[in-house]
Amino acid sequence: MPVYDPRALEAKWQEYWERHKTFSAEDKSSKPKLYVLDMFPYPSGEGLHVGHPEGYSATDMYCRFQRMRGYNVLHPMGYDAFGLPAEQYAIETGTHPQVTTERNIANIRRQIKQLGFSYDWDREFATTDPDYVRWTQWIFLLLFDTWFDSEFEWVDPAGRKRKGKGRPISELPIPQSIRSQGEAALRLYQDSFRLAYQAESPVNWCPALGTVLADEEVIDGRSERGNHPVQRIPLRQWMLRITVYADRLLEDLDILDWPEPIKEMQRNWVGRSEGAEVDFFIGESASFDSWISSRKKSGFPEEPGPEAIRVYTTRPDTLFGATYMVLAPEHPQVDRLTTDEHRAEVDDYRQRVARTSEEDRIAGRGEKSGMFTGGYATNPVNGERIPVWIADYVLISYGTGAIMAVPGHDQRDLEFARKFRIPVRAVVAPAAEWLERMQPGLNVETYARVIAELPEAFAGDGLGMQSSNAEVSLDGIPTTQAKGRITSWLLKSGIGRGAVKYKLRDWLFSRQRYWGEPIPILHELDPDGKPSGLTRAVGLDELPVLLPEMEDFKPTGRPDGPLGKATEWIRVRRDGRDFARETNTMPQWAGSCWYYLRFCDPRNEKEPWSPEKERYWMPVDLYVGGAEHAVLHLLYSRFWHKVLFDRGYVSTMEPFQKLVNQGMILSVTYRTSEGRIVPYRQIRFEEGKAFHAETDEELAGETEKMSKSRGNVIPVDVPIERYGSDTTRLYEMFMGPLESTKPWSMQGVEGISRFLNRAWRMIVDESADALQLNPKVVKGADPTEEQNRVLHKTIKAVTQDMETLSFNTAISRLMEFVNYFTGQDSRPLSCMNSFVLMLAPMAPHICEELWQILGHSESLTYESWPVFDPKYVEESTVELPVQINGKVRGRITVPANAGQEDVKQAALADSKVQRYIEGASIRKVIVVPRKLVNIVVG
RNA sequence: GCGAAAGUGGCGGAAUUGGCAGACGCGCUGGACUUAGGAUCCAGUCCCGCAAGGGGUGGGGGUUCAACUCCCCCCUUUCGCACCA
Repeated sequence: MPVYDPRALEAKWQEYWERHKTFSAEDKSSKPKLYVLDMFPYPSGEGLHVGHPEGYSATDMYCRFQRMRGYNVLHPMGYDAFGLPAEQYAIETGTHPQVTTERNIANIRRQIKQLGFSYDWDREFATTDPDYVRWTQWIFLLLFDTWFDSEFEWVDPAGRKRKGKGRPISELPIPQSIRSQGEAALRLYQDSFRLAYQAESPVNWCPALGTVLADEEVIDGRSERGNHPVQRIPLRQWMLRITVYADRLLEDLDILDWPEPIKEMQRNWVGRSEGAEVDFFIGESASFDSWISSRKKSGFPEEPGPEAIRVYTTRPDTLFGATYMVLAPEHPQVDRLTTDEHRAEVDDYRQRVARTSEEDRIAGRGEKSGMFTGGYATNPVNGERIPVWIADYVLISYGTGAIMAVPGHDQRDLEFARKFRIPVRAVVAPAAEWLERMQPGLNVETYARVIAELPEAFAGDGLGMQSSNAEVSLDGIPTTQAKGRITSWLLKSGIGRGAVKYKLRDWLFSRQRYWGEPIPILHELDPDGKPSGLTRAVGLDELPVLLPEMEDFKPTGRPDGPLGKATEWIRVRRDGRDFARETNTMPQWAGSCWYYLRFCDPRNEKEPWSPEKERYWMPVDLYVGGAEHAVLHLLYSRFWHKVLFDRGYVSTMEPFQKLVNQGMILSVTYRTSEGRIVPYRQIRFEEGKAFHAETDEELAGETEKMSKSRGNVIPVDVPIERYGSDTTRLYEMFMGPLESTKPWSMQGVEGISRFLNRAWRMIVDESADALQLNPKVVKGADPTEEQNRVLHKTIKAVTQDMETLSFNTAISRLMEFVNYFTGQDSRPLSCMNSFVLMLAPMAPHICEELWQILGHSESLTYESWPVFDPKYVEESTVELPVQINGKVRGRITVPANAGQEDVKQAALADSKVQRYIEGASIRKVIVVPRKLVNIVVG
């Protein structure tokens, strides 16, 4: 009985494809290229659940479709295999992360292969492969060898004029003053410009665990494991200077075919803002005038000097309303400003802030806290002395770490000023509606008097007021112009200038971990074994720097990470000097930052990739993955890509031309009436309801994100075992649009399985003993007109749907096709051929088998995609609804090419229509050709 | 709080430019075949109503001959960011 048997047939074809290397991509071809990439998986111990292959299914269908349309397709797969879980497992069990990783990869490879995806498996690699690590480290050294010349002007491949480019460090101009200080000074100077540089940055240090924790491992200032206290301590770390690429990252979003929300998230993440920097004098008030006049002569200096504090503001037009100033608690000038009588409380406050974690600080954000330093600054626009405070609502890492506070026009400043009874001044007049909304009857005159009592600060645009000195006045001037006017006055006076700031921070690239790529840097040691502060890159010929073999992955108790224990590995001697290896490793992002490039040329031993292959394959034409990577992975990759572009290693400005985010797949969590989670194994499904297998209690189901803790994870093996891979793949897509979040339903899978069985029976004779064509499939028979119409309409619709990744509707169309042809007693072979080709990208195994049964000997992978003939799609007559006042009242059948007047007459003549228009006067008749007729009566 | 996306039958969802709301599938109901059905086939299934008819795409308003679709206000859900001066 040749019934549809997915298990046997899927294994057969997977073996066939593997043996014939059916999907290997040609690096040279006369065909147009298409590079389709999935975000590669982290090989976790749990393996894949049904959510993972959603994107993979979509890209695979698209690739198979485009192969049939004549494209040379690159579709690779690999593993993002460094990362914390394997290391954590090693700490707990002593199993080397390498072992765990290999085991997990083997499992995930098995799962992926089971689904019959058309990857070019000859290009497979893991980021942990020494061969790959070598080139990841090579790129790090390229970053180390690059500085950003913000003045460099060039023309991009699109012909646009651009400013700012990464250049070799050897081309960095060295000021004579540095050169004269000798070799060490020169090297330190260069180091301060490199895209990879070292800096002190706070880490979450947990003394009890003796290790550094990631932000997500810290909860309420305590470790997630063990609930031990965590403190923020500064540590020397490697940083990547992504901020210098902020404008490039922003501007080039325009050329990308990405979902607008993702672009928007990236823009917000970069967070560009325009404003001004202003210096506030903090010296003796008697010398303010001389400071002002000296500034007038010198102009605005690069550094504010010890006599001033520099603030950044987006609202320089409100300078006259600054009634106090706030420094971040970590600001270097705090000590100098603090008077003796305030020192104790200020120090205490600073320590308290240092102890609170980032998360706690954000959590306690509602209530403002701060401390007066006792010091004063002078507002340069009006010579007013204003108190200087410190407060944790000012961040040291943004802007200049200091603000001028304008409580009249900034909500945060207003809250702070209220709490500490600092005066509030109105310097921007709001529109009348705003005033009315704040307090009925309020006008601009009274506004200035009651401003401190209003529920909100007015932060919008308005007209300047109470804002003038002897040289400049903003009174009556709209905000936008006022900003310009005051900024040019500040510049002329040497106390300020226009400035651009970003929320984006430099990328903290160090991890105090074992299971990551070692950072290939050597620290020079002086004769008594202490670091001299000078570094050098590991020679390119020495790459890769591999991890030392270790048996004990337990924390060292020191913040420098597990590699600190590998004392032999650390010590190296080069050119007669002693060096210590860097013991920090790279973050997991590193490997995934450039894997798409390695796929172009994965076995190259001499270079990361060959320039010809890069030029042939790049950019990635379609990149599919989860929206959880909307910001970081995609931003980091783009950054690396731009550096590689600037240094001439890649030919495109952007790596991923088109991006699609697949939606999350949800699952149903079942709970008892007491809210206890019931795992799937203990549930009996009956009549569409769920019952506890033991207690028979009916369970309430709720659609939620799949997670281990909810016990609702559906491993991908479950549907594959029960229904086969084709059904699983098809259902992944049939659930709904690729981009939307949608719930997995085992019953829904059943429906797809039925469809494939019907398709099988449409072509195969199940009652025969041998595998043979259904007798209703007729060779050489010409399709009837109706059959042709159904076939060609299906081809047209499915083709369109495949192009736009609308697989859910493509599947619906094919279902309709099967429903129709199952009812046909003569099924022309040609129609069946076309059907199998159309279904093949989505359900390749069953289609290869059907293709064979239909009499073909080769794989259908490279068969031509069916083309529809417009003459069959056109119908000779059309049925039009006739509406009376917008309601459908009748139907008429007219020739498809009937003229408007004929259609109108036919509609008016229709007997049902007549009933409604009898006695009424016809105001208007609207005929929409091939759509409908609407008769307006009144 | 800010930003974005989305609200359509019992459920997943479909619907070029505004033009027959509910394709396709699940579930459900009835029937056929059958020792049996969780196989298969046939019919039905937005709501109210026996019917004629009426109502209906989160709610309210508007534009239009015509609104799921466009405009305004509101509600709900999801996601992202979160003291960024």
